[in-house]
Amino acid sequence: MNKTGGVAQDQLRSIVERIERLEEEKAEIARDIREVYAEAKGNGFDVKALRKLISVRKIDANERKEQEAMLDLYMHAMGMLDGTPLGEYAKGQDSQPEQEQAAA
Amino acid sequence: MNKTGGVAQDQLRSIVERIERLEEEKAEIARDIREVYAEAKGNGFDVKALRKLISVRKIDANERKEQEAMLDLYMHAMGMLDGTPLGEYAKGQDSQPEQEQAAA
Amino acid sequence: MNKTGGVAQDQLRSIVERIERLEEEKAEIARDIREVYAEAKGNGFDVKALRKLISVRKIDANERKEQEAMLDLYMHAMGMLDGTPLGEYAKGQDSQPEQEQAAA
Amino acid sequence: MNKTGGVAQDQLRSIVERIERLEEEKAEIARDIREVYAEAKGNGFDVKALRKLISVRKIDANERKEQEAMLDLYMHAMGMLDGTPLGEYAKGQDSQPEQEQAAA
DNA sequence: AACGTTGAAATAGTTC
DNA sequence: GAACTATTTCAACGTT
Repeated sequence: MNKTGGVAQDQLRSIVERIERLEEEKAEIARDIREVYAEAKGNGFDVKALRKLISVRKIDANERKEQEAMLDLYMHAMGMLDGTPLGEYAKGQDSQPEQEQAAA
Repeated sequence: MNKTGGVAQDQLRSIVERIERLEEEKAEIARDIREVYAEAKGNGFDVKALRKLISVRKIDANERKEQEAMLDLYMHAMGMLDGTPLGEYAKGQDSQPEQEQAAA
Repeated sequence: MNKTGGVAQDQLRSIVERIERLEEEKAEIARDIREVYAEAKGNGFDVKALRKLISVRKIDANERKEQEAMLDLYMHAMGMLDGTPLGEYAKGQDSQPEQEQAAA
Repeated sequence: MNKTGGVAQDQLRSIVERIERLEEEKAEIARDIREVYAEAKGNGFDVKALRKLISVRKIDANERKEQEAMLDLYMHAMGMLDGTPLGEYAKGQDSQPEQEQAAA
């Protein structure tokens, strides 16, 4: 059975208050971030490039394990075949998945 | 146009650090919020409804009225409504509630 | 455990091709849908309300009733509702949507 | 002013019908895709790996120009500095041990 | 069948 | 106000 049968009212209020408080804090921080960007812009920095830089760094940080897990699975998918030149197929389809990515 | 000189390096470093620190804080809070929802769920609350409740509280009464009036209008036009529906709710929403009765 | 022999290669190729073809079709349709919305917007319709209308029509009456009853309950518990709200709508909605068109 | 003042009713119906028709088609295709996966599974393929393979191919296809644009911007961001060893900073910084969720 | 996980869709916010 | 990006929401999937 679901809550708010009567007693749970206080619980609900508590939940709502906590969440709204946290969201308020989050919004403040978002404001702070915007201010930093604005200040940077005032100092002559290219905000768009700055945002990209930050996002690239974030991805670079998170992506490593992602990539590794992905590669594992990818190899696994290839391994579903015996040992045939299927890798060729996967690789040679539309372009070369040979990493030419100039990793930062 | 762009910054020149060694100072720019320090400035950039500072900007990046500040932003990443703030984003880290923001992510923490987001995690906290998710935890509150999870806890609420564990206590039998309907998370989806909870989210909707929070969002309803966030938008102010006027906007809400407009949004619901528009939906109401469209539903009428589609013949999905016979009498009056949401419209009632939207219209009766101006004053602050202090006493409720009847209903479910 | 896994497929063995050259056949697996052809099978995999076939699977991949079929899926990618289907996903391409799906993407096309998604594009079409977006276009319809864009056109509607160009004709003065409120896209957000339109989307909500579509989604309301999609979920069946029972579910809708439950969802709105739950929200109603929470709103009551939070003292956000005085008289009657969405509940009315939900209650008066028993039959399938798709019937009468006159009415109103 | 927004639509559905009276005349627009037919327009609205037309829009809704078109969208719902397209969404129905989309849903059908999604069903087809699921069937292909199910069939593949029946033939001994690892569905999860298969999904990953498909997604990798999709990304590999789309990402090239993305990556290039990104790299441009990244270099641009770096170029905000004269020619200093800031690249070093950006590069040598990525070892931030902030991991959530361990991958399976 | 509930749970968390993941990927896609939608909304909100930002920039030009 | 249109396009792009980021955040948030929602639905599907395997897992237990």
